[in-house]
Amino acid sequence: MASVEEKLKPRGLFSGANNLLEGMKLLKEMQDQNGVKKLINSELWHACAGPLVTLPLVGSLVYYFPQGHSEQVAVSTNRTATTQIPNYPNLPSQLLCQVHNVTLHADKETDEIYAQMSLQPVNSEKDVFPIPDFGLKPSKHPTEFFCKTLTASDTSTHGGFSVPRRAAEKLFPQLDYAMQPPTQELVVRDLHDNTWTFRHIYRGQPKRHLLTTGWSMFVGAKRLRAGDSVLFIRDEKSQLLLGVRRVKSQQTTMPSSVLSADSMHIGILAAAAHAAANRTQFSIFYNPRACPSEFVIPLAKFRKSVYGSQLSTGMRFGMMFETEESTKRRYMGTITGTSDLDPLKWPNSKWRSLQIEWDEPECRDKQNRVSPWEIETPESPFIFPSLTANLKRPFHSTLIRSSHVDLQCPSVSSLWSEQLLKMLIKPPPPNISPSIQEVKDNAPQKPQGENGQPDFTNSSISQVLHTQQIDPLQVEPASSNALLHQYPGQVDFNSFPGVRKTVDQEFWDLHFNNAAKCDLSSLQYNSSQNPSDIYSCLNLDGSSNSGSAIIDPSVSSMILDDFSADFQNPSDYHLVGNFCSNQDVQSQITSASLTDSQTFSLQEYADNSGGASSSNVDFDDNNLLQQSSWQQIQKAGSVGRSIDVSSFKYYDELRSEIESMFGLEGLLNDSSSGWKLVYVDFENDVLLVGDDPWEEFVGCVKCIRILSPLEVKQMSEEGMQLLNSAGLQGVVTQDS
Amino acid sequence: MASVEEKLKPRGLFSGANNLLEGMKLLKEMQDQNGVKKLINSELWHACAGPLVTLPLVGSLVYYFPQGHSEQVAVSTNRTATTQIPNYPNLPSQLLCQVHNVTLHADKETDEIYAQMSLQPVNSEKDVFPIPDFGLKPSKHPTEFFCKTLTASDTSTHGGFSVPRRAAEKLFPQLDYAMQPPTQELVVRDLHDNTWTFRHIYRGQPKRHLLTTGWSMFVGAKRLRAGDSVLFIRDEKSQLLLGVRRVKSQQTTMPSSVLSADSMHIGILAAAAHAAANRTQFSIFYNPRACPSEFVIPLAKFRKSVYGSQLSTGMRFGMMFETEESTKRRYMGTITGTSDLDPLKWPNSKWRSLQIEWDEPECRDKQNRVSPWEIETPESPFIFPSLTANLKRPFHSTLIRSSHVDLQCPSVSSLWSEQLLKMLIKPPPPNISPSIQEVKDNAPQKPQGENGQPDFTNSSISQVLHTQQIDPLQVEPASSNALLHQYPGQVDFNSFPGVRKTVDQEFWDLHFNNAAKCDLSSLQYNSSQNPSDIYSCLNLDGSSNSGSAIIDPSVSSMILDDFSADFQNPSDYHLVGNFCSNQDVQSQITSASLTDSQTFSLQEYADNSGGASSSNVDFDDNNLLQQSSWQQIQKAGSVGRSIDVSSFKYYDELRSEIESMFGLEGLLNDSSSGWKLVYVDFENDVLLVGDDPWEEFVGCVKCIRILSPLEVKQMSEEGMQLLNSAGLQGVVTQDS
DNA sequence: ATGTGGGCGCATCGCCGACAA
DNA sequence: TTGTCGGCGATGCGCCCACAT
Repeated sequence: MASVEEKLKPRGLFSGANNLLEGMKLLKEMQDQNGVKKLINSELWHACAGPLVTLPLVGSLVYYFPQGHSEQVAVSTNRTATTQIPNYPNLPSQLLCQVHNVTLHADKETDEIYAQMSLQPVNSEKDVFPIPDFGLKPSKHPTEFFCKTLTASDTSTHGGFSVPRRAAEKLFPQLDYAMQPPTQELVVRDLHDNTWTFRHIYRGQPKRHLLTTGWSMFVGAKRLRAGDSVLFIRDEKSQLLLGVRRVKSQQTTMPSSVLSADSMHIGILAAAAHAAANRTQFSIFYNPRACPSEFVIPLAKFRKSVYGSQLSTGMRFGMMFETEESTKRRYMGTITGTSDLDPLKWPNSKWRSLQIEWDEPECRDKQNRVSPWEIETPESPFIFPSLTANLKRPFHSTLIRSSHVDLQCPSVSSLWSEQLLKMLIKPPPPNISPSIQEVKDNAPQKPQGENGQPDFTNSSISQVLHTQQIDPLQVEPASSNALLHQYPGQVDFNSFPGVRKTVDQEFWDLHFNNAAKCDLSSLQYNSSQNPSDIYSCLNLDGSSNSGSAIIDPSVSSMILDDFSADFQNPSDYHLVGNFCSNQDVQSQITSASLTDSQTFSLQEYADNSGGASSSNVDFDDNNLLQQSSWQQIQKAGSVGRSIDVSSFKYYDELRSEIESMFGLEGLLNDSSSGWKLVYVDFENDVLLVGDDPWEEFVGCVKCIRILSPLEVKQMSEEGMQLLNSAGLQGVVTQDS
Repeated sequence: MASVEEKLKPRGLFSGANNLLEGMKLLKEMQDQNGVKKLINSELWHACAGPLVTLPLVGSLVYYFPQGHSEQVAVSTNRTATTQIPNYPNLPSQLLCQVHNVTLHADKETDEIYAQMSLQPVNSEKDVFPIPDFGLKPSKHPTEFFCKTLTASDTSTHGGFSVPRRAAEKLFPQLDYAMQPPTQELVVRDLHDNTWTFRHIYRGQPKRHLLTTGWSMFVGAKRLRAGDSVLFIRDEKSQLLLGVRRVKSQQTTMPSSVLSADSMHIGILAAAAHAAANRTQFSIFYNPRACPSEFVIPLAKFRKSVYGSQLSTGMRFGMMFETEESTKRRYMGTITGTSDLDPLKWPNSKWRSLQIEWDEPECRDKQNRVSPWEIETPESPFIFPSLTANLKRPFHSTLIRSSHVDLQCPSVSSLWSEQLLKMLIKPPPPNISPSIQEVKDNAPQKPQGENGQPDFTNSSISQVLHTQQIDPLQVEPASSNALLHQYPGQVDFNSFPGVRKTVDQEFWDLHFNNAAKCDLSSLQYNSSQNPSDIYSCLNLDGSSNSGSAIIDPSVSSMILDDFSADFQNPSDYHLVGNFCSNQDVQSQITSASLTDSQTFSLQEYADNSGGASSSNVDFDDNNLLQQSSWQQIQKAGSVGRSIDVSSFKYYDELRSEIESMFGLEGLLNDSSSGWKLVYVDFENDVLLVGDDPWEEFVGCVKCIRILSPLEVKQMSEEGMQLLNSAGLQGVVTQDS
């Protein structure tokens, strides 16, 4: 794992410097600002930024939202944009850009973290410019850290700092408890690479960890008040680092005495408009903790949310927020409408296009409008990146993923969305579609309302399809059932406690308990064929979570989220539910031992998977969301893999690599073998690999799927033509 | 004296707020920012800003210079604008604006002062919009203040603050010296209206004034370091106030984490361009102590410098700078060229159009380009505003001002500028123009080179006109000589030491001593009729200053500059010189007692003037330069007065007021009396008061002059027609 | 497990005149 | 006239524990 920090490169801002003098000025400024190559520690920066913040990768494609940028300025200046702001008709509400530079910063006065990004508008994805220096690392959130909100005692001059026990034991070097009292000196560095030394002592009755000498000086220098937070992390080199977060009320940034708020709002729009017109870079600051919402959105994340699912009024959703303890928590709500936030200046903008209502009354302080990519819906859950970039993810493909012929890329909503359904105009051939009923029949019916609550374990998918006016009996792909039974032994939940927890119980519970809140009259699809249909939209993923467990709150949610990011295919969940629905799943899982989950090596299970062995290609779930040039490769019953298609010269080279990845040597480059490669492009069309000019293929491939001769044979019954036009097999619309 | 501070009005920024919610937000913000109507004390603000800073008045006309604004941003961000900045071809380099709002601010963290101005672009001077709320006061610099740079002892934790003796005696309440030791408690307020209490004690051996208890807390709270300055003032209500100035090196403002420097530069340009295109207000911040040069220039000041004098290569000039003790000092230099600072983006801009060279090598840190209005030249000296707004100025009109029929407003350069001369196309009637030679003949010739220096006392005006290729014999107005002798007794310099000092000796000395530096070959006008002409441009005001005195450096320059601001009419200087040229003026004046000059009440002399008595209308020499809606009224031989024309309903009301002002009851409203009122509009046309619609008159009147029947008779000989077309009487061009 | 407060030693703040400069 | 220093008191920082939650 290449541990390369964000590099400080000559800024795009100054690439146009027209003389040597300016260049030298720049050099001096950089030294002034950063000292001699004083780079900000990326892990520490991300620790300060919080678990929800992920920066785009250099070279990747993003959408830049001027409205969002303007919001950040509004928050920083306490001034919203006025009507004095001119229109920039040539500036779209979302500007496709390539990220040219990302630098991390921290305010020298307040330690407030922020990032500078250089963005270059591009015409299309094919317009991307290869960024030469690519050894950059994606956002890495620290594994070992703690964050404490300072008490009055912590900040008073009367004493030191009371260290939470777990934090001291997890982060600080082991104390020599033989000493009386046990004492050591801690040397800690802050964002500016200043070193602070604290006396760490374990004393008192009862015994406790304290920071004494040195602490008050730190509090004074950073001007900390009760309510501010201090966070410690241990980086890869086991060095202790610390950061500061101010209490929100103290973040009331004074109005800048440099520029009026209006001029600032105009400035960001004019700068973006000018850059868009000239295809030149422009530079922005992103202030994660001040900014209401991210306004630089990775292309894939945007696409997934906007094209990958159909958001409609009445739909339930979840959204992640940071807790006071710097962990994530999901809040639930209902979409109450879709409309332009600013119909005059930004018509048809996706920015905060969703009007929502939160379930909990204490959410009043939260925005009542969100953007599609901010939320999780039944159709595109778990879009948030994981805290744990370390964990490999291949294995659960083996366990759960897609055992039917799923031609969709996992990064796109894997529930068949209305959009895709509309594409299916042909009736299905009668000889395929072994129905979902088969699966149902294999699972013993769980009586409804064992604890007074209805059970949707088995009926959910069919109900979804009912809701969308589709015959559920026509839905389930042909091969799913067969493949399901192909690896039955691996779907043993008791042996995978970590996996079991990945299905988010909280999501499920909230979802369920708030079902009554759904405004039925606003449902877009209203084809109630039976009374239970009222839940079909509410608990769309109820079945998905039927294998979920109650989570031990003391267990870090990091790992859980890492897993959940891959639970994207509801049919997977269905299978899980299928296996477990005859038991009290929750109690069963809750009782499983979780103690070892944090050191649980997932990689070893991958080696048991159906063909592929471990490889030296690193996976990072950030790729999934942020990078358009890495493609997923799937094979039924095998570990999913990722590959950078653009690194190959031509099809044969690509095929050879895939062959070796999946142990299919000689099969893919031999057309007589019967194996086929198909791919999904950005328009969700399914195409045969090799048909298109290589460059075009590289530019539009989203994911690749390996089809065995058997799968090809099954598909051939409706022909590749249907595949091409529908993108899915065996899913049809009911004539409505 | 109406003591009304700058009022906080609903900001122009928000005048376009489109709903109630925004309005309430605004209200909250204002409270947040300013507390409950916590207005910043204007005197204190100006004390912090320094003696050179004068803010434009609400309602007045100014030129806004985007380049200058950009410079301020560059300084604040440490980033100059890059080539990425787009061009705004429709944004002129100087934008004529009306000032709609001026609010004073101070940074809550650093106490750094700044001002916000709302500017509205206007098409022409006639486009001005009467600002309703008009009880505003011009910039008032405090009379009683001192400023001390803090020493290491002052800021150490070891002791208190050593108060300079003069400061303590001048500002602080009188100590009871009977006490042992003399002690009192001082309660002082800062810019944010916080109160600080200090123990003021007079002790030690030798005795000295100290601030002890309370001081260290103040130093800590304001984070003062040695090198920073603290200033105390006593305001009108005898309350003590204090302010803070940071040492320049500490002013390195961090790069804003809100907006990139480029976006800021773009923002100011785009905001101004948009406002200019739509004639809407825009809002700017002006940071006097960070800003390299003012970029909002009163129209009159601009005109005076640009049209009122011909600046050319080789010309000597002076320019005011603030000293470390917060006083003014003039530095001398030579104009070395005229060119565009940025020929590509801002062609033909007056901003820093002058390339200059400073006399003193230690001026290297000073700009090597300046704008015309920043400098004093022989043709337009003393453009800087005074520190002493308290001093009344009427009397010197009596003493010195304009005893000929001068129809020019004093706010315009009173030396007949080339521009105006060009307007005079008709040859003069032979029966007027009693020549300047008459004046000369009345003055005994002073032999040249008494101390090795040439004497220009008498020849200066004629030489000026020679230089401009005009026959000096045709220049002097008819009535000047007669009026000169009307009040001979008042022109007694020995009885007016304060007056004598107003002509700046330093300027004169430096000017003279550096004459050899002048590049004669670059002189624009080269009509040398005799060898002494080489000095005619260099020492143009040599004669003007022939009545000048060597200034006691210990005397504050405030008063001097107040006076000097009115020495605008070279014929005045000429008269002065005329009276004194038969003596060694310098030695004579130097020997005059200056000790009482600071408490010298000028008002009492005004009561002796030839007709008008004192009035309750306040004069402020700032009006002279900055105000377009206050108008000067002049009458030959009387004290000049100011009046707000817009406060009257119609001509008769205005005439009545002027009558009572000048003791002319019944004469002006009676057309048969023979008295006339004429006025000069913003285009320097001279018109009869009453001809125009009242509103139009109010919108364009610049100054008013009362003509006696005698003067009217004299004028009638060439007719009002000539007056209208020329704007000056009896001044003609030689056919060139 | 950890926030707060009393006790108390001692470091530093802060008031004083004595010197210069 | 006023900046700095040695002197010395008294304030309050900061380390310790006992509680309480």
